Amino acid sequence: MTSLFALCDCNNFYASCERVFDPSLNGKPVVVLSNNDGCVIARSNEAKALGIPMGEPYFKIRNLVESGYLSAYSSNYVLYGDMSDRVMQTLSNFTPNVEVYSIDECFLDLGDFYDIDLFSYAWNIKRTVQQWTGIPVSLGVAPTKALSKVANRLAKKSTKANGVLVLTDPYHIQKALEATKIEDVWGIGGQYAKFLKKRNINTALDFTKLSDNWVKQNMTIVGVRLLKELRGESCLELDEVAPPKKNICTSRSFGKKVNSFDEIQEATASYAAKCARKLRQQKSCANLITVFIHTNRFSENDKQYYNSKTICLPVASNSDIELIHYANIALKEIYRDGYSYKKSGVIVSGIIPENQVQLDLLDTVDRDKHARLMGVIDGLTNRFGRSKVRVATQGVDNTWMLKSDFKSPCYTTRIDEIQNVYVR
DNA sequence: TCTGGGGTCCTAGGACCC
DNA sequence: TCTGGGGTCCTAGGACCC
Repeated sequence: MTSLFALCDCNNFYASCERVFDPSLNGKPVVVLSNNDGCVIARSNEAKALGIPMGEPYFKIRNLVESGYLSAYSSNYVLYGDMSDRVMQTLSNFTPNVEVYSIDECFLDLGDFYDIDLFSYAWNIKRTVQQWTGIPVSLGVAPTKALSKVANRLAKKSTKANGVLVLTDPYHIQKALEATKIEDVWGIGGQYAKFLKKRNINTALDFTKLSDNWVKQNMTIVGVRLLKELRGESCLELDEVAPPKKNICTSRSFGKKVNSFDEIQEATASYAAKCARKLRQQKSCANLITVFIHTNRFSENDKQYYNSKTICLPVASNSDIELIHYANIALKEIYRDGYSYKKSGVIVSGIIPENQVQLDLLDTVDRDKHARLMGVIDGLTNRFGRSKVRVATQGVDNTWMLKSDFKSPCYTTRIDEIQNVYVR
């Protein structure tokens, strides 16, 4: 049986989400900023036409925003996550076999659909998602995942395709590969693109003509899979259920320079709690916790410092209280006075299913009690929002919190503010 | 003044075991 | 002089993704 995949990609996703709830933005340049309002991470087509590159620091576009030529939004991940769920739900009406690849991309297995009119089927998908969610999407259909990426990119770029491109005919596939620069191929990053261009491999088509051996030697087995995929031989399957994460990281830059231990401690405790919650969501526990802190690497006048510390937990855990406890111990070891800190983070690893935790005979922690408490906290968090209930170390004022000056309301999940509740 | 955050896979090399 | 060899596990580092 021949394989067939569609890649559905939301156009300018974060910017499109902001537009759904403020139609006056339609046809106008819109950008969405990274955490801390640091730089541009999403742009509407009109913003791209203004020449604003991806990753542009905010201060460089500030004039445009203040003079009213450009709308800028702080990122609102709660809103985008909820809109993403709606898009994925809609897509799963078209085939039971989907892989949610990222917040704004989804692979659809159309392996059973070879006999139908793929072009009108793809258009039907596009129209339906637009109607049901307000989000514009593009579709690329092809015999392999990598080729569906190629098709999707051209679908978006070409005015003729207008958002839908079906690549099943060998001649069309060849033309598409020829029109795709090597650096635009999925799986070819900056390093490999430079390496290949030096050897006169400039397009995806050039790449497909290389020998398996040469690619294996220079780009590992990953490169060989890509090679085969681009030649039309499917080697990447659809991953329908996301496997549990092997590492979970929560880290943020601070909204300002932080000089006091107490502030860093609050921030780090909050990140540890966030990691614990992520662990509970995937029903896992972690054996290791790493804390890292660093100063602002862009600030040439400041003394620079980076350090990290990993601690092995006596018993794998996903409790806010325990992870905060060990994060604190690690932090105390690496914290040095006299630096201006810009960022800290917590990484949990050595992740195992929560029902396979090795208990310790000398364990002094009442794990059942912890689990019940965390269950209650999660329930309250789901009802009333993030951080309404927290461990005291996480602090109250959170002066270190990231800047988010232009955030839209959480239209789809808004809840009334309630009094903060603290757990000791 | 201002520069994101969170992941994955693969390989090489060292430690360790028999 | 010579000082096995194969297997496995772990880690660090390099590449990539959105």
